[in-house]
Amino acid sequence: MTKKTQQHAYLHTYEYLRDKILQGELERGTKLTEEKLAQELGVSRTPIRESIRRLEQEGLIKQKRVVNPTETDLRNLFQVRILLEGFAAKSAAAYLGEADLKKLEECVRVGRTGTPDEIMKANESFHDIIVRSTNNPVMIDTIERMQAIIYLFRKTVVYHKRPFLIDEHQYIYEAIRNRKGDEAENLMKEHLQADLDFCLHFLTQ
Amino acid sequence: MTKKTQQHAYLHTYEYLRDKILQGELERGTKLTEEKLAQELGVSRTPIRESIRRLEQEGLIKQKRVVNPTETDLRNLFQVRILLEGFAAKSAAAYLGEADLKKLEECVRVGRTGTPDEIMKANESFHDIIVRSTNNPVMIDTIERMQAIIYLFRKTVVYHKRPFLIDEHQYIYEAIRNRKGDEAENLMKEHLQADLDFCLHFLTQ
DNA sequence: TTATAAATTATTGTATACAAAATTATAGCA
DNA sequence: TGCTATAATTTTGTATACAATAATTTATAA
Repeated sequence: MTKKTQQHAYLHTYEYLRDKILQGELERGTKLTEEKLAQELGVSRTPIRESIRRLEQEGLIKQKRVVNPTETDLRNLFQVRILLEGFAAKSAAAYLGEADLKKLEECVRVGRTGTPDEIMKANESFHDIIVRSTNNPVMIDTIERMQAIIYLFRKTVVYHKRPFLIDEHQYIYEAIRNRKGDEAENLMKEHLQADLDFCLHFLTQ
Repeated sequence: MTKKTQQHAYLHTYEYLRDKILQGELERGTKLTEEKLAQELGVSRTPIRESIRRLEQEGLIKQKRVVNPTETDLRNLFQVRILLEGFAAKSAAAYLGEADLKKLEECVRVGRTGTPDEIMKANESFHDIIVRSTNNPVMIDTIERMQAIIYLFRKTVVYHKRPFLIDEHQYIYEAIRNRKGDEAENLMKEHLQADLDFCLHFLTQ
């Protein structure tokens, strides 16, 4: 029963580690050693190595340590993110179908009325729907990869609810719904800039 | 003498494979098997696996095969590339110092007068200098990663010299030199769009 | 002949052992 | 005490063996 798949253990260990990092259970800066993780997860070093290499490529591990982004790192990430998600918002205004528009609206609604957990998921969905509207896997992958690092700060940001966040989502939604591409792009850029400033506030304290 | 470092063999094998792929010696679509490569390079499978995983992350290998980008893949790559390098050009117009401006000028000069090999290097440098002017490692990495795949087409593109390529470089250089950010950005975008169209022409033939 | 099933082979994923490096601790000395 | 140098330990990188899966071939029946 408890015997897991055995084969493809690296997938299991990868997800386990990734989760632990993103949930903040593995604190930023923690040093990871293959042998310990292998024992902890009841596998050999081989799949652990593979998982670590992946997480390194993803930027969540740097030099055997859980990444600990500096202020500059965050600024750099957001500079790219703002560029790409800004484009995505314009794209959404041009191409998003009624079904997705409804979903966006629902995300805004839940963002106002849901439980903290629901709010978090809804807000992630909001961005996800817009990003996917580009229908461009390169764009989507690039953004998702950056998100992983940004999400290291998720807990702090969610805990200290950022003001106006949902209002901004609402305005972006309306611009997209009304097919105002440039407006959607600008609103998205301002929105992400505000997110960055909020993140930085907690990083430097 | 011939005995290589032994340790860190994966670095050696990674570079070897990457080179072979980018030089077109390993044709697109070729299936790679760990054992064969290991024997060919005189190492065990371990470092080979590591190299392959890296190349997979980089997008040069997909499902054990040398990647074979479709027209859509190329369009998607360039959509992101145009966005980022357009930004980089604007950034260059704002921040590039005299030393780098001189280097850009030199790239244009060599692009007109050099040997094919020199021309290729100069044209790569031209973009590289501009991208690095952002001083943003996230941006630089993202672009470089995409370049790797685009460079699969390097040979064809260089062989059939694309007309006006150097002229376009010249105009971009002048806009940057004159600190015309928006003009530099637009010229760069048009330039890359022309590159894409040229690539597509040879892909679909 | 064509399609399906069985068997053979090839290839990958994991575990383990050992060697090289890097890290840490210890000892000796100014 | 503070410093360097050496020894002990930890950790990583590589090689190899084996098991599980995937791919291919062969054999058999319709």
